[in-house]
Amino acid sequence: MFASVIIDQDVKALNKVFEYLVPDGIDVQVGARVCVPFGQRTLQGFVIALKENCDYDAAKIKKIYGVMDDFALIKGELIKLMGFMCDEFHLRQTSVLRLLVPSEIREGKVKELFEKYAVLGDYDLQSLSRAKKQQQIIQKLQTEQRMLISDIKQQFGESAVKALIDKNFIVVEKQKINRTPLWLGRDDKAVTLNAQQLNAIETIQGNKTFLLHGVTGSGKTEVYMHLISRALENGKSAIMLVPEISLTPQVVSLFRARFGEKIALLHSSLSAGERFDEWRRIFSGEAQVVVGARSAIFAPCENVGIIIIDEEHEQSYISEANPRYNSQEVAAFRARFNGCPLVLGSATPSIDDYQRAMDGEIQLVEMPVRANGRPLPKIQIIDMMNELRAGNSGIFSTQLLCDLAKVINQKKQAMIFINRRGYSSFMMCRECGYVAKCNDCDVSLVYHREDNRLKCHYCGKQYKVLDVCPNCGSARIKQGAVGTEKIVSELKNLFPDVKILRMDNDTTSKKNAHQKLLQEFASTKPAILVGTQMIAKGHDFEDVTLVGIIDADQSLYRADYRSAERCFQLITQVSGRAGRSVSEGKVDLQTYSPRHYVYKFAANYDYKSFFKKEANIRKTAAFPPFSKIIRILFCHSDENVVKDELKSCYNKLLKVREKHFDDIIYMDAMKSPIKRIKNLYRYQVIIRMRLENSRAIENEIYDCTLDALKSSVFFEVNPENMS
DNA sequence: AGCACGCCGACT
DNA sequence: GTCGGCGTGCTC
Repeated sequence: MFASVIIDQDVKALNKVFEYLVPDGIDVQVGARVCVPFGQRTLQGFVIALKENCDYDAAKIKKIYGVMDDFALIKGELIKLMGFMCDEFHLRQTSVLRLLVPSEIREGKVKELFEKYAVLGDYDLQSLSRAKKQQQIIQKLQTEQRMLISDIKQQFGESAVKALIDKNFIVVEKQKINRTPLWLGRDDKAVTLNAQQLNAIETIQGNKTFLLHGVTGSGKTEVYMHLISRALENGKSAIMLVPEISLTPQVVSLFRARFGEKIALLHSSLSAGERFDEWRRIFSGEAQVVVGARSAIFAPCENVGIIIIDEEHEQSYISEANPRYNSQEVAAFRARFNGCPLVLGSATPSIDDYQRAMDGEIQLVEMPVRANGRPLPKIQIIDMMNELRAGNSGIFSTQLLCDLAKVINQKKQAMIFINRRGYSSFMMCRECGYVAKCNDCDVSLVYHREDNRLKCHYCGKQYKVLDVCPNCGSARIKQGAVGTEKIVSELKNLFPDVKILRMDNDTTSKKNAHQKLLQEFASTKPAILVGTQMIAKGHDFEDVTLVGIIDADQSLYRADYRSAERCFQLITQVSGRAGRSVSEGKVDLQTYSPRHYVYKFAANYDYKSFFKKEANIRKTAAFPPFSKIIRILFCHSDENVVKDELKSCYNKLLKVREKHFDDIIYMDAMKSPIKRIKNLYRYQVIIRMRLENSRAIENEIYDCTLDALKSSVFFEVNPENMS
């Protein structure tokens, strides 16, 4: 018997299969970890296949030293998934392997946690006449039956316990403890489903992909929970993906209340022990419902009965760092494999997926009505050019200030949304135009007043604040566009008696800071919460009656074909925070381009018209989903190395373009918009092509990148972010 | 990744 | 003469 083994070392050169002889007497399963001789070393590997014959020179083949698990750590479905992902996303097998098996399990460093209990053994109380402490312990155990060893040690001292254990008078029982991530209890309210929810649940069946388009507050979560319950009733498991940012205790506790111990949670901020235990609980089948962020799609569940991706339009489902993958495609693979439905839920579906629904590729399920029957908050578009003409050059429009005052008067709450953290986006010298930039990155520094530093938002490096221009010595320094900090300080001036909270990356970096902030906000009235995207996600505050969107335009005018889509999604989502319950809500949307179609449609919550317009534009201009964009990014610390490697790649690409002249619409090599990050120079090739034959052409393009050995190469299809 | 092999400079 | 620099190539 021979085994095909992948060596557990994530490097280009080892991205192949090595064959080993399985000696008699060693029982190896496909998917098990094995210990193998490799060159002069002994390494860990994973068996991905077993076979009777080997393709390698039989004289040179080596024997497996032994197995590390006598079961398949990677189950059959996930082994198949590995192959799929390697092809689909141009990944190394070892990179995928690291996604499938968390490092805690792979490296074997984290152990199961046990609690030790003492119970009585064969004891002889007489013999302890001189050992008072030991006697007391025995007596206590006679009444208590079972006690934590650590407690006994604390009460009676370590040596007495040790003596009793040595004599077998007490016996140690180990009990496995699951390190479960923070749960908050909550009562599970019985919910009566409305007609559109029932319809959705009825429709979502079979091995198909569904796009569940439901307005904010339409009760999608309840539909998800019913679908999961149904899977469980059929003896199957369920996976639900949620954007990392919305995995708040509120959301988790809701599911916990419904599914109890059956839930396992997987996300990036689990501790090593928690991740280890949750993974094991899923692996063993003890937990059948997995709720988690992007990487939870690799959960080792078997017999999956439903996969749900909530807020499917979120870009966080596409991994930005290596290994780059799209969890929606992974989910589609798993759904296909398990023959179960895949549900993509959103209030603002991605143009891509809605188009797929229009094409009949996936099935559209609509939930157009809010479950509580209340109207969506009214969105008022505020023309900031008018404000300027009227002499108001401040951040806030008269309307927004007036509405804020009203909210405060009524002891309600408001949220102010601005998608930029820090105080101001850059500092520029008015005399010579000098802008403070990061030494390691080609970006301007952001002023953070709270710690009076200039920070680089790309590498995190911090600098002293400029009092005078280092270039010309002028003290006339101008500040750039406003961020969350500045909004807060202005609001504090305007409303000195009102609680003003800030929520962004800087205020939520500590563990539980996020939750504390939200609790503080929830319990203060009146109050204003200022924040970035973070405030837009999934929390319901009953008394938020006003949402202000400060600079809506900034997400609109970016050199990105998706900017209109993002802007629409953002407005809809942020607006959804207002008027969640009895109080009527209002949204003040400040913009310098009030007549832009995005605002027109967003203000009316008219997704369909927005989609039609946007799809039309993309079709005319041949942008995705009506074409495919490939971006190849080269990074290296030596600018000449990147340039050289890019050039030789580009020369090969020229031949590909010649061959597929009719299919490739555009191709060019250039500096990346951010030329340098963390001291790595960045050059890129952008290619846009028609969809016909695109898969084959993509592979040809990919092959052109393989000879660039020095630079790190990032190959992206329809990139979310072009910087 | 690591480790061996291999081919050229400065040293006990 | 050889000790050791790190470029290249291989690992079933």
